Amino acid sequence: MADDWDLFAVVRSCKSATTIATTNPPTTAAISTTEDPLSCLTSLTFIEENDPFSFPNLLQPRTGGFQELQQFCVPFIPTTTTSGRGITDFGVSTSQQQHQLRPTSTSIGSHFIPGSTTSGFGQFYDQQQTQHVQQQNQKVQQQEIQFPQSNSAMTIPNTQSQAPRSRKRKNQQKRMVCHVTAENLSADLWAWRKYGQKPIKGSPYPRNYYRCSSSKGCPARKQVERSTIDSVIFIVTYTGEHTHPRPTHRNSLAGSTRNKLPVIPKTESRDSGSPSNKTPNNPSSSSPLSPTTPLTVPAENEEAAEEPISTKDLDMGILGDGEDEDDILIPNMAAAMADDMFLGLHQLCRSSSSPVSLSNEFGLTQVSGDNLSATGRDNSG
DNA sequence: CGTTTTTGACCAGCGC
DNA sequence: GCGCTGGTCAAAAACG
Repeated sequence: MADDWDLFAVVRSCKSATTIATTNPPTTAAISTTEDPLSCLTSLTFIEENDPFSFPNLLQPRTGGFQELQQFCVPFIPTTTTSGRGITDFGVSTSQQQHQLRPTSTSIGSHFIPGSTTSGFGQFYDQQQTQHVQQQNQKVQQQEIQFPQSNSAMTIPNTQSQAPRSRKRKNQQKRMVCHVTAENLSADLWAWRKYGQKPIKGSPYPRNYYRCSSSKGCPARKQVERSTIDSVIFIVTYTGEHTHPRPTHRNSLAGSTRNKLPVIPKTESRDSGSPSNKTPNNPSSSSPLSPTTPLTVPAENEEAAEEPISTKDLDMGILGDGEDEDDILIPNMAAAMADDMFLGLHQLCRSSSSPVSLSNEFGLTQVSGDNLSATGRDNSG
């Protein structure tokens, strides 16, 4: 079950969540403020460093959005959520990197909390300084400039996936990394189809690969993996961009199948879990989540285990109104997501009563490279 | 029937 | 050049 964690949410892609892009620090920065009440909101990771076009940076008070957000949430955010939800710190841009980061140091934050952008920030640290993280990642990060969804324009040929089989190494791809909670995994508006799963070295959890199923030629891809630091957190990496407008409706069957499986018996035999388990560290075998459970367990199950929430519930929770937004074509997903998110916040704020849920909903995290700003830019722009 | 998930195999980039 | 690792393909199975 450790594996599927992602799916239900991912595939289902529902409503928004992630989106708070603001600006980018000169270097990749992840800030964590576990202590900050807002930390529950999420962790933001910024990828990309040394970006020639890097924005001012989060530290600078240009972000109205975050602040607003913070204000919204503050009242609802019990300090408990921070720890309760387990949003700890990590903040690395690339998933792998995160695995390497140790949760122990909540202080050093790698987390970026939306609300705290201006004040709450504890410390930015250069990814480059996070040595292990860097390795090849450095390169990658440097290129992580474009946000798949961030572009206001839907059509962007960029990235690699254009070729029949472009397997450009990650460092050559532009990507956006988001840290989201299980609940928010489903916050993605697009329809994703899983096309692969692989164990990642250094991480007990496998990484799932998704591609946009809304449009056949869509190069947009998504990788989802669970944070080793905080199993509650999922690291979602977007690569490529959607070459089509946001789907009016999700595919009828999208994610509706396996996700509901209560249990998968055969998994036992399959315990090998991930496909090319060439790596010695077989996630399934060593999976901290559940040694007995194979990786193939439906994500929903796992999620359910952790968070008894249905995608629908999520939708409702986040947007408050359920699917409305889907009916609208929104070229810019980021923007859409932002809207949704805020919408949800408002709703929550009004009716709400469950701060925790709020925090959960907000547990999303966001990151991005240059473009991340895209969201921010778009808004600001 | 159409779509998604699962998963072994293949391919390519990267480090040594 | 070799081995490792990550990313993708594609066939089979599963589900509504």
